[in-house]
Amino acid sequence: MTISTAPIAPDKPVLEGLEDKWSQRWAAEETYAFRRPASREQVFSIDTPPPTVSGSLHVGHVFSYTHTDVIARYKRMRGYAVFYPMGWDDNGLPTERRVQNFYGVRCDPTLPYDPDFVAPAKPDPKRQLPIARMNFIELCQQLTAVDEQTFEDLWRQLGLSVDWRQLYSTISQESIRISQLAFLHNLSRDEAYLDYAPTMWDVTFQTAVAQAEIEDRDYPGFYHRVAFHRGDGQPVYIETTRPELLVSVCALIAHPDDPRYQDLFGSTVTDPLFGITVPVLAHRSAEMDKGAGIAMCCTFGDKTDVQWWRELSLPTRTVIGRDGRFSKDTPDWIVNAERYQQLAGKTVFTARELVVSLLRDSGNLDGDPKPTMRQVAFYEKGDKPLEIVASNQWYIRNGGKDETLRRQLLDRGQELAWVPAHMEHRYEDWVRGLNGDWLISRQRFFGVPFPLWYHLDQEGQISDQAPITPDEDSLPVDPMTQVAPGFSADQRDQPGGFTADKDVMDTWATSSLTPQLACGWTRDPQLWSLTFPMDMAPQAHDIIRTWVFSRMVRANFEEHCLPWQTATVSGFVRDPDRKKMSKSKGNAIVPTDILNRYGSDAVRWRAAMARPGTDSPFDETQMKVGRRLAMKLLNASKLVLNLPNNHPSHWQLSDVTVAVDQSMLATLNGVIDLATAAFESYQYTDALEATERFFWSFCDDYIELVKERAYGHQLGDDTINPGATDASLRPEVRSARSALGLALTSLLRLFAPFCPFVTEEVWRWWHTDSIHLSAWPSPDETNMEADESILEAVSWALTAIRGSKSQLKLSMKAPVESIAVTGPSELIAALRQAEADLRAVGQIIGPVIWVEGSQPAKLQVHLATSAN
RNA sequence: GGAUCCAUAGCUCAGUUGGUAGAGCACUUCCCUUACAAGGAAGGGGUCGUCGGUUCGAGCCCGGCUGGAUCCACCA
Repeated sequence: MTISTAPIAPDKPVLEGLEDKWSQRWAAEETYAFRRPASREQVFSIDTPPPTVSGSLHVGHVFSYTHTDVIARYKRMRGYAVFYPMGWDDNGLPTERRVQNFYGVRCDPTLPYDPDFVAPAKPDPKRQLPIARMNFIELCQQLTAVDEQTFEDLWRQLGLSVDWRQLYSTISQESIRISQLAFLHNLSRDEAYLDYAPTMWDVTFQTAVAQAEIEDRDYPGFYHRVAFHRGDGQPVYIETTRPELLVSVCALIAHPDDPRYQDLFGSTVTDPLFGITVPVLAHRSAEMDKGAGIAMCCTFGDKTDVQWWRELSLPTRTVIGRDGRFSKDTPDWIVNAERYQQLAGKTVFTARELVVSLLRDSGNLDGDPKPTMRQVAFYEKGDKPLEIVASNQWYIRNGGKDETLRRQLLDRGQELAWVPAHMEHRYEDWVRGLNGDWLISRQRFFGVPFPLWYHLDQEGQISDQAPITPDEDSLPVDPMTQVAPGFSADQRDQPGGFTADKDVMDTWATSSLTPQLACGWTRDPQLWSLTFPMDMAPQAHDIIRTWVFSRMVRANFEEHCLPWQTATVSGFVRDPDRKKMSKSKGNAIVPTDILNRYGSDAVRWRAAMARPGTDSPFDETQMKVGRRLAMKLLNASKLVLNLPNNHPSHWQLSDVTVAVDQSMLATLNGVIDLATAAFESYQYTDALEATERFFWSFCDDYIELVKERAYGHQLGDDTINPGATDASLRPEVRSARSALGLALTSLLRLFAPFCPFVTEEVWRWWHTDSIHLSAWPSPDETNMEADESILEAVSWALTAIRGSKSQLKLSMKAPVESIAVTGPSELIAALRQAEADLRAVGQIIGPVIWVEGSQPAKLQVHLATSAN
């Protein structure tokens, strides 16, 4: 056998620089490239969440993406061709908002395209520069490209094993094509439809928003007691928090059984300011004990108004425009036009103040307004309350109005494997609680255009005919610049001609198709058949109602199946006060800082300690623990590899002949089984804990115990002499070296999914190929029929000896005169097999006395007096 | 108002089918030891939120309560 005299490990191994070194090598060697195997069974495919590039990544992202990567690396080592794409969600409103703030511009679709346009070097905070739609879109593309590079750099530093060749972005031409194609399919099957209906409307962004994007916030307001008047002049008091909506009043409504209003039903009353005469109607959802018991119904103040409007067939009296201001023209139902003109063009807030003072001056406000705190609907990214506006919008059916479909989607939720299992409740709650279909149209610019045109009638009005759709092969289309089939360009927006649908789809309408985008739907049939339905859908738990659900809706319509087999859910990283981290609160931790300080392996270790679905508070001291593990891996590896004249090619399972060495390998095999089982059920934390527990005991007890033997010192062996051959080593030495080496080889691979950098560094000290492409350790490699309790007994004895020395405040090197061990015969038998090692590590110079007995195990240490 | 999760050492969390309470961090003491000072060894520390039930036996099973997190509904 050839002897390598050069040490394999460097003298002072360090963690610094490993991220750069290995991320570059992995890129160059295409370590994580997806290579198409013959069959679907050999593939593990992951529907990676595409991060929103307009935001910034915080530690929460780093944690949850690590959770996915750990699984991906495990599956890769199990021999799967791992399909692990990355996507950028750069489409939609968040990007528009970022571009507006970054460059100080806003999109004005009426302006012509300026090919020479250059973005202002410095944004004017007071005045946004209006620019053309295409100029605006170009800026969106420019800025997202920069942001995406930053994101990619971070993911590479973190060591995500994604295949960067599978990168997609939600605003790419291909994403637009797929979004439009899926939409046209939905349209042709009547799963998508256009409806004129009241929708939640954000006045800042001037767009409709979907139910899933709405959140309730506390919002202060006042109850105003306002007098309407009967025909005989008698007042009827209502209470309202929105007095400005008096201009939109359609009816007063009370409960049919309310005795106070029986004589009013069927009569009419007049509002105190504008001369609007409205009927008094009965409806069972009016509550007698709320406010005055009689409510004014306006179009629209809240969802109850919408219900009354629909069920009582009330007129639509919209006054607030899409910009959140009162319309300039006096609506035709208003009698007192002069008074209305005081409100025209005003914002809701200003109008409210004005109406209140008008009411007060006219004596129609009873008492002072009473302050109240209410829950008001907001767009999650907005900061003004949503208005309800009736408008034409596109919807995709989601079971919110259809029990059969709802049932179908609930069944899909049960069919899906959830990790952790209880997350399925959140899905069910959401689907059960849906009260309308999914609104996908947005009155915005940077997004997927609806691939639609409409016929214009002879008056130039949009006709009721079905929309004009493009040929599927012509996708993607931009209906604003491309001409509807069967028309010529000069017929655009002309009577008898056509007009484009000017809306874009919401981001979710595209991201609901990430399995289709990533897996090559209608583009690459071979890839599609190899990767879809996908295996794993990772995400954080805030996104169950949106992304998880919407992908299930789309796959259900398009493929009649689940988009993936398993959904894994990560918890949040919270700040030390347990608050959710968010950029707006200013409590988000910037990940690059922490990665640079502790190293990626350390941060990944901490991430993997957070179990699926569990939130964890951010605690920087935990990062040190991960770093210590990484350092320990370096140093323990160095010890094993740099034993004099040791070389991995010498390590033979058949050489492991000493009982304690066999016991250690048998214990390790149990750990491998446990870690493997844990990974199979996505419980990466359990795998890590089992591995780590073994590893620390391996270092603290086993290595300490056999170190002297492995060096050959204790046996007076000549192994340290240069020129000694492997065959000349005593069997006890070879046993220790082989056991150490084989255990190290397995341990490195057990840690590889968690700490990819340090394990790769060590692995490559003597391998040419990546550890991440090596096989996951199997107990077969270290197959050992041995008694695990020997190692356990030896660890116990070691701890006892060290304890005695520590109690007497002695060095661990202090010599021991003798020890006496009392205990059951099995324990004694186990320990006797490791007596020589125990003597060496404990510096026992005198006799070891064994006493078999039934009493509890005890170890007495008699220290040499000269030790003091 | 409905739902889900949670309450175990100062902190963060484990605790399998019920059988004498565990780990890491922090703390105390000791050790500059030939892999490791961003180290090592040893040690102290808990009425398992609360009340009741089942059981020979409950951190674990059942019910009530309190406190917390999250989601949904309601909000004239």
